[in-house]
Amino acid sequence: MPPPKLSKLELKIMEALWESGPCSIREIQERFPQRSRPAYTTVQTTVSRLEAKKAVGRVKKIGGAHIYDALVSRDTAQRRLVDDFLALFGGRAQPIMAHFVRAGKLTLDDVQRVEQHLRELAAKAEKGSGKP
Amino acid sequence: MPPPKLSKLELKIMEALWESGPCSIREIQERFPQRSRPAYTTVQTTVSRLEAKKAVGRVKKIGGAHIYDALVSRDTAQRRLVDDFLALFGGRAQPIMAHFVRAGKLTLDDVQRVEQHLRELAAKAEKGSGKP
DNA sequence: TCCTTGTTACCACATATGTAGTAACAGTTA
DNA sequence: TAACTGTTACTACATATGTGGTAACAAGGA
Repeated sequence: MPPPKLSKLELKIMEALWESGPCSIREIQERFPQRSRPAYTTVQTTVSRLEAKKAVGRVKKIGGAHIYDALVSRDTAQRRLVDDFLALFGGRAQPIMAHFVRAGKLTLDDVQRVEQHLRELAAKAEKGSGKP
Repeated sequence: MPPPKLSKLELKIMEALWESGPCSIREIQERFPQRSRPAYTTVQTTVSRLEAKKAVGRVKKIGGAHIYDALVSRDTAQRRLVDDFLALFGGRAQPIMAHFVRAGKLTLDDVQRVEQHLRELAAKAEKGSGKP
């Protein structure tokens, strides 16, 4: 049961559920900016597909409407996305970072935060692997 | 003429051209590891699609075979990939980095290299915007 | 209870992609 | 030149995805 592969539209729908918690189809639909709001049935179809993938589930029924909720966390879904993406680059993140920089998506601040995080992990690992 | 969107298989084929330069269909096919080598015609079909996307072009003909070459650079293609991917994360690279770290794909060394790069860019920008 | 309205269930369809078969043809070689 | 062999040019087909229509149904109000 590895996290399912989600398409772009599916991700947007998951995003709605991650942000707002359990929702009906209509609620999900209405979370799309009016500009690019898919038809009610489009959301319906896509949610059904997410259901088939076990990415969402029906948690209850209010009136005649089913209420859905995410079954996979944002973190889990993103992990899958990132792993697949990394595979496209032969598993090496370095070139990807370079593109982030080029695109101005990484500030010195961002990088330093990551660096700090890495140092902490290293320290923790050090302690964990204590050589008695 | 924004860089075309390339699929996974299309990317693998581009990779062959980027690495080896002009190739015939057969040469491209033989660059796939025997394990996962698509049929000759599969490569053929995919190259035709790449041609339609203007991602590759015929540069000459040797014997009866056409020789193809990449029309978009690896850098350009990757840029498109990265941009699309970033969009999935709302354009924010930070959460992606976090996943890279979790996946053990970013070492302290990698990060420091990026940091260094950023500092250099900053310095250059400083000089460029010299206030006379 | 009957009608109105929102939902659900299904169906349909176009595009992208991975995958591959087949017929026809061009080059090479005996 | 006639047979062989490798290529091309087309076609086919399954799956994933985006997109949306339609019919039937259920819940609540008049």
